[in-house]
Amino acid sequence: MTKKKLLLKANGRIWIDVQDGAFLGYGRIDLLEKIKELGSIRQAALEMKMSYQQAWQLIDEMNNKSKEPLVISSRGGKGGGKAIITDVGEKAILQFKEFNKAFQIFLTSYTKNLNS
Amino acid sequence: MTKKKLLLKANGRIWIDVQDGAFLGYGRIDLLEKIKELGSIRQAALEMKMSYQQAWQLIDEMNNKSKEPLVISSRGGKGGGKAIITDVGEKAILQFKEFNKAFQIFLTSYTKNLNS
DNA sequence: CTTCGTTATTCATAATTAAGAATAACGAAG
DNA sequence: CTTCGTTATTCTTAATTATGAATAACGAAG
Repeated sequence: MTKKKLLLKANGRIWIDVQDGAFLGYGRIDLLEKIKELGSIRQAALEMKMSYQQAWQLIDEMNNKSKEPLVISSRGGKGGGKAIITDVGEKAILQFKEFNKAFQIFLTSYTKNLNS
Repeated sequence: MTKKKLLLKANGRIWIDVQDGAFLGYGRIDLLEKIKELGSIRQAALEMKMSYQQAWQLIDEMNNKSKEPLVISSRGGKGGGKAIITDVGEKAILQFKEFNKAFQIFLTSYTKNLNS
Protein backbone atom coordinates (compact mmCIF):
# COMPACT_ATOMS: atom_id res chain seq x y z
CA MET A 1 0.00 0.00 0.00
CA THR A 2 1.08 3.58 -0.67
CA LYS A 3 2.15 5.55 2.35
CA LYS A 4 -0.63 7.70 3.86
CA LYS A 5 0.07 11.33 3.02
CA LEU A 6 -1.44 14.60 1.92
CA LEU A 7 -3.19 14.51 -1.42
CA LEU A 8 -1.19 16.82 -3.64
CA LYS A 9 -2.27 18.35 -6.90
CA ALA A 10 -0.06 19.75 -9.59
CA ASN A 11 -1.56 23.00 -10.74
CA GLY A 12 -0.59 26.04 -12.76
CA ARG A 13 -1.43 28.43 -15.51
CA ILE A 14 0.05 29.15 -18.87
CA TRP A 15 0.14 31.97 -21.34
CA ILE A 16 1.86 32.94 -24.55
CA ASP A 17 4.39 35.74 -24.64
CA VAL A 18 5.68 37.85 -27.46
CA GLN A 19 8.90 39.84 -27.26
CA ASP A 20 7.41 42.65 -25.24
CA GLY A 21 5.51 40.71 -22.63
CA ALA A 22 2.36 38.70 -22.02
CA PHE A 23 0.19 38.25 -25.02
CA LEU A 24 -2.45 35.58 -24.58
CA GLY A 25 -3.77 34.00 -21.41
CA TYR A 26 -6.99 32.49 -20.16
CA GLY A 27 -8.72 35.81 -19.65
CA ARG A 28 -7.96 37.14 -23.09
CA ILE A 29 -8.99 33.89 -24.72
CA ASP A 30 -12.31 33.90 -22.87
CA LEU A 31 -12.80 37.47 -23.94
CA LEU A 32 -12.04 36.70 -27.58
CA GLU A 33 -14.54 33.87 -27.55
CA LYS A 34 -17.24 35.98 -25.97
CA ILE A 35 -16.65 38.74 -28.51
CA LYS A 36 -16.89 36.22 -31.31
CA GLU A 37 -20.17 34.98 -29.87
CA LEU A 38 -21.71 38.38 -29.16
CA GLY A 39 -20.08 40.72 -31.68
CA SER A 40 -19.66 43.36 -29.00
CA ILE A 41 -16.92 44.29 -26.56
CA ARG A 42 -19.40 45.73 -24.12
CA GLN A 43 -21.65 42.69 -24.11
CA ALA A 44 -18.65 40.41 -23.75
CA ALA A 45 -17.35 42.42 -20.82
CA LEU A 46 -20.77 42.41 -19.21
CA GLU A 47 -21.10 38.67 -19.47
CA MET A 48 -17.64 38.20 -18.01
CA LYS A 49 -18.47 40.61 -15.17
CA MET A 50 -15.51 42.68 -16.24
CA SER A 51 -15.46 46.42 -16.73
CA TYR A 52 -15.65 47.62 -20.31
CA GLN A 53 -12.44 49.58 -19.88
CA GLN A 54 -10.52 46.53 -18.80
CA ALA A 55 -11.86 44.51 -21.70
CA TRP A 56 -11.03 47.26 -24.14
CA GLN A 57 -7.54 47.60 -22.72
CA LEU A 58 -6.88 43.87 -22.98
CA ILE A 59 -7.94 43.88 -26.59
CA ASP A 60 -5.95 47.00 -27.35
CA GLU A 61 -2.77 45.51 -25.91
CA MET A 62 -3.33 42.30 -27.76
CA ASN A 63 -3.83 44.07 -31.05
CA ASN A 64 -0.78 46.24 -30.52
CA LYS A 65 1.46 43.33 -29.70
CA SER A 66 0.42 41.41 -32.76
CA LYS A 67 1.43 42.46 -36.26
CA GLU A 68 -2.14 42.04 -37.39
CA PRO A 69 -5.09 42.72 -35.07
CA LEU A 70 -7.05 39.88 -33.51
CA VAL A 71 -10.14 42.02 -33.06
CA ILE A 72 -11.48 44.73 -35.32
CA SER A 73 -13.99 47.11 -33.81
CA SER A 74 -15.99 49.94 -35.26
CA ARG A 75 -18.36 52.45 -33.81
CA GLY A 76 -21.56 53.93 -35.07
CA GLY A 77 -23.96 52.35 -37.48
CA LYS A 78 -26.60 49.74 -36.91
CA GLY A 79 -26.50 48.60 -33.30
CA GLY A 80 -24.16 51.41 -32.35
CA GLY A 81 -20.98 49.57 -33.14
CA LYS A 82 -19.50 46.12 -33.32
CA ALA A 83 -16.44 43.99 -32.84
CA ILE A 84 -15.35 40.99 -34.83
CA ILE A 85 -12.60 38.43 -34.52
CA THR A 86 -10.14 38.22 -37.41
CA ASP A 87 -8.69 35.02 -38.85
CA VAL A 88 -5.52 35.74 -36.91
CA GLY A 89 -7.64 35.91 -33.77
CA GLU A 90 -9.41 32.66 -34.53
CA LYS A 91 -6.09 30.93 -35.05
CA ALA A 92 -4.76 32.33 -31.81
CA ILE A 93 -7.74 30.90 -29.94
CA LEU A 94 -7.16 27.47 -31.41
CA GLN A 95 -3.45 27.60 -30.81
CA PHE A 96 -3.86 28.54 -27.18
CA LYS A 97 -6.48 25.89 -26.58
CA GLU A 98 -4.21 23.20 -27.91
CA PHE A 99 -1.42 24.47 -25.75
CA ASN A 100 -3.69 24.39 -22.74
CA LYS A 101 -4.87 20.90 -23.57
CA ALA A 102 -1.30 19.64 -23.59
CA PHE A 103 -0.67 21.46 -20.32
CA GLN A 104 -3.67 19.91 -18.61
CA ILE A 105 -2.44 16.49 -19.64
CA PHE A 106 0.97 17.35 -18.23
CA LEU A 107 -0.61 18.41 -14.94
CA THR A 108 -2.74 15.30 -14.62
CA SER A 109 0.20 13.11 -15.29
CA TYR A 110 2.36 14.95 -12.81
CA THR A 111 -0.31 14.85 -10.12
CA LYS A 112 -0.14 11.05 -10.24
CA ASN A 113 3.62 11.35 -9.94
CA LEU A 114 3.33 13.55 -6.84
CA ASN A 115 1.12 11.08 -4.99
CA SER A 116 2.91 7.86 -5.83
CA MET B 1 11.63 28.34 -45.14
CA THR B 2 9.28 28.96 -42.24
CA LYS B 3 6.73 31.72 -42.71
CA LYS B 4 7.74 35.05 -41.17
CA LYS B 5 5.71 35.60 -38.03
CA LEU B 6 5.80 36.81 -34.48
CA LEU B 7 8.17 34.95 -32.22
CA LEU B 8 5.94 33.32 -29.64
CA LYS B 9 6.99 31.92 -26.32
CA ALA B 10 5.12 29.40 -24.23
CA ASN B 11 5.21 30.58 -20.65
CA GLY B 12 3.50 29.88 -17.37
CA ARG B 13 3.83 29.13 -13.72
CA ILE B 14 3.06 26.13 -11.59
CA TRP B 15 2.33 25.35 -8.00
CA ILE B 16 1.21 22.49 -5.83
CA ASP B 17 -2.20 22.47 -4.22
CA VAL B 18 -3.55 20.58 -1.27
CA GLN B 19 -7.27 20.11 -0.61
CA ASP B 20 -7.75 23.57 0.81
CA GLY B 21 -5.90 25.64 -1.75
CA ALA B 22 -2.46 26.69 -2.89
CA PHE B 23 0.35 25.15 -1.00
CA LEU B 24 3.72 25.56 -2.68
CA GLY B 25 4.78 27.95 -5.40
CA TYR B 26 7.90 29.76 -6.52
CA GLY B 27 7.73 32.36 -3.76
CA ARG B 28 7.34 29.88 -0.95
CA ILE B 29 10.12 27.69 -2.30
CA ASP B 30 12.48 30.64 -2.52
CA LEU B 31 11.56 31.55 1.00
CA LEU B 32 12.17 28.04 2.29
CA GLU B 33 15.59 27.99 0.69
CA LYS B 34 16.54 31.35 2.11
CA ILE B 35 15.43 30.28 5.57
CA LYS B 36 17.46 27.13 5.26
CA GLU B 37 20.48 29.21 4.28
CA LEU B 38 20.07 31.92 6.90
CA GLY B 39 18.26 30.22 9.77
CA SER B 40 16.03 33.24 10.19
CA ILE B 41 12.66 34.29 8.86
CA ARG B 42 13.51 37.94 9.21
CA GLN B 43 16.81 37.69 7.39
CA ALA B 44 15.21 35.62 4.65
CA ALA B 45 12.45 38.17 4.22
CA LEU B 46 14.98 40.99 4.14
CA GLU B 47 17.02 39.34 1.45
CA MET B 48 13.90 38.71 -0.60
CA LYS B 49 12.81 42.32 -0.14
CA MET B 50 9.60 41.02 1.34
CA SER B 51 7.99 42.23 4.55
CA TYR B 52 8.48 40.02 7.57
CA GLN B 53 4.75 39.75 8.05
CA GLN B 54 4.24 38.40 4.57
CA ALA B 55 7.03 35.89 4.99
CA TRP B 56 5.67 34.77 8.32
CA GLN B 57 2.18 34.45 6.92
CA LEU B 58 3.37 32.36 3.98
CA ILE B 59 5.16 29.99 6.32
CA ASP B 60 2.24 29.83 8.71
CA GLU B 61 -0.16 28.90 5.93
CA MET B 62 2.24 26.33 4.61
CA ASN B 63 2.67 24.73 8.00
CA ASN B 64 -1.04 24.70 8.66
CA LYS B 65 -1.87 23.08 5.36
CA SER B 66 0.65 20.34 5.86
CA LYS B 67 0.19 17.61 8.42
CA GLU B 68 3.72 18.17 9.61
CA PRO B 69 5.36 21.60 9.56
CA LEU B 70 7.95 22.50 6.94
CA VAL B 71 9.49 25.16 9.13
CA ILE B 72 9.97 25.17 12.87
CA SER B 73 10.67 28.50 14.48
CA SER B 74 11.47 29.48 18.02
CA ARG B 75 12.01 32.78 19.73
CA GLY B 76 14.39 33.89 22.40
CA GLY B 77 17.77 32.42 23.15
CA LYS B 78 21.05 32.97 21.39
CA GLY B 79 20.58 35.23 18.41
CA GLY B 80 17.07 36.14 19.48
CA GLY B 81 15.38 33.27 17.75
CA LYS B 82 15.71 30.98 14.78
CA ALA B 83 13.94 29.04 12.09
CA ILE B 84 14.86 25.70 10.62
CA ILE B 85 13.58 23.60 7.76
CA THR B 86 12.30 20.15 8.64
CA ASP B 87 12.85 17.00 6.60
CA VAL B 88 9.34 17.39 5.27
CA GLY B 89 10.31 20.86 4.13
CA GLU B 90 13.48 19.68 2.46
CA LYS B 91 11.54 17.03 0.60
CA ALA B 92 8.97 19.56 -0.49
CA ILE B 93 11.68 21.77 -1.96
CA LEU B 94 13.13 18.89 -3.94
CA GLN B 95 9.73 17.73 -5.09
CA PHE B 96 8.77 21.15 -6.33
CA LYS B 97 12.06 21.68 -8.10
CA GLU B 98 11.67 18.46 -10.00
CA PHE B 99 8.15 19.43 -10.94
CA ASN B 100 9.39 22.77 -12.18
CA LYS B 101 12.19 21.18 -14.13
CA ALA B 102 9.71 18.99 -15.98
CA PHE B 103 7.52 22.03 -16.59
CA GLN B 104 10.38 24.07 -18.05
CA ILE B 105 11.12 21.24 -20.43
CA PHE B 106 7.47 21.16 -21.41
CA LEU B 107 7.52 24.90 -22.08
CA THR B 108 10.68 24.78 -24.15
CA SER B 109 9.32 21.97 -26.22
CA TYR B 110 6.01 23.73 -26.72
CA THR B 111 7.68 26.98 -27.69
CA LYS B 112 9.27 25.19 -30.63
CA ASN B 113 5.87 23.85 -31.50
CA LEU B 114 4.34 27.35 -31.50
CA ASN B 115 6.90 28.74 -33.93
CA SER B 116 7.01 25.89 -36.39
C1' DC C 1 17.98 40.48 35.99
C1' DT C 2 19.51 43.09 31.84
C1' DT C 3 20.67 42.84 27.11
C1' DC C 4 19.98 41.09 22.59
C1' DG C 5 17.74 40.07 18.07
C1' DT C 6 14.34 37.45 16.76
C1' DT C 7 9.45 35.49 16.53
C1' DA C 8 4.65 36.63 16.75
C1' DT C 9 0.83 39.79 16.32
C1' DT C 10 -2.12 43.78 15.55
C1' DC C 11 -3.34 48.00 13.47
C1' DA C 12 -2.99 52.08 10.68
C1' DT C 13 -1.49 53.74 6.49
C1' DA C 14 0.56 53.52 1.78
C1' DA C 15 0.54 51.75 -2.68
C1' DT C 16 -1.42 49.47 -6.22
C1' DT C 17 -5.48 47.83 -9.03
C1' DA C 18 -9.99 47.71 -10.34
C1' DA C 19 -14.23 49.77 -11.05
C1' DG C 20 -17.40 53.56 -11.97
C1' DA C 21 -18.91 57.97 -13.84
C1' DA C 22 -18.97 60.92 -17.46
C1' DT C 23 -18.61 62.25 -22.18
C1' DA C 24 -17.27 62.67 -27.11
C1' DA C 25 -17.35 60.31 -31.51
C1' DC C 26 -19.41 57.49 -34.68
C1' DG C 27 -22.49 56.00 -38.72
C1' DA C 28 -26.66 53.49 -40.16
C1' DA C 29 -31.50 54.00 -40.23
C1' DG C 30 -35.74 56.17 -39.91
C1' DC D 1 -31.02 65.82 -38.51
C1' DT D 2 -32.47 62.92 -34.55
C1' DT D 3 -32.19 58.57 -32.37
C1' DC D 4 -29.66 54.59 -30.96
C1' DG D 5 -26.20 51.62 -28.64
C1' DT D 6 -21.73 51.03 -29.02
C1' DT D 7 -16.64 52.25 -29.22
C1' DA D 8 -13.10 55.12 -27.26
C1' DT D 9 -11.14 57.92 -23.64
C1' DT D 10 -10.20 60.36 -19.34
C1' DC D 11 -10.61 61.13 -14.63
C1' DT D 12 -12.30 60.25 -10.06
C1' DT D 13 -13.33 57.12 -6.61
C1' DA D 14 -13.64 52.46 -4.54
C1' DA D 15 -11.59 48.13 -3.34
C1' DT D 16 -7.97 45.39 -2.54
C1' DT D 17 -3.08 44.33 -1.12
C1' DA D 18 1.10 45.28 0.66
C1' DT D 19 3.97 47.68 3.73
C1' DG D 20 5.54 49.89 7.98
C1' DA D 21 5.14 50.98 12.80
C1' DA D 22 4.60 49.41 17.19
C1' DT D 23 4.82 46.13 20.83
C1' DA D 24 4.71 41.82 23.63
C1' DA D 25 6.97 37.42 24.35
C1' DC D 26 10.85 34.68 24.46
C1' DG D 27 15.19 32.34 26.32
C1' DA D 28 20.26 32.08 26.18
C1' DA D 29 24.21 34.46 27.80
C1' DG D 30 26.83 37.52 30.39
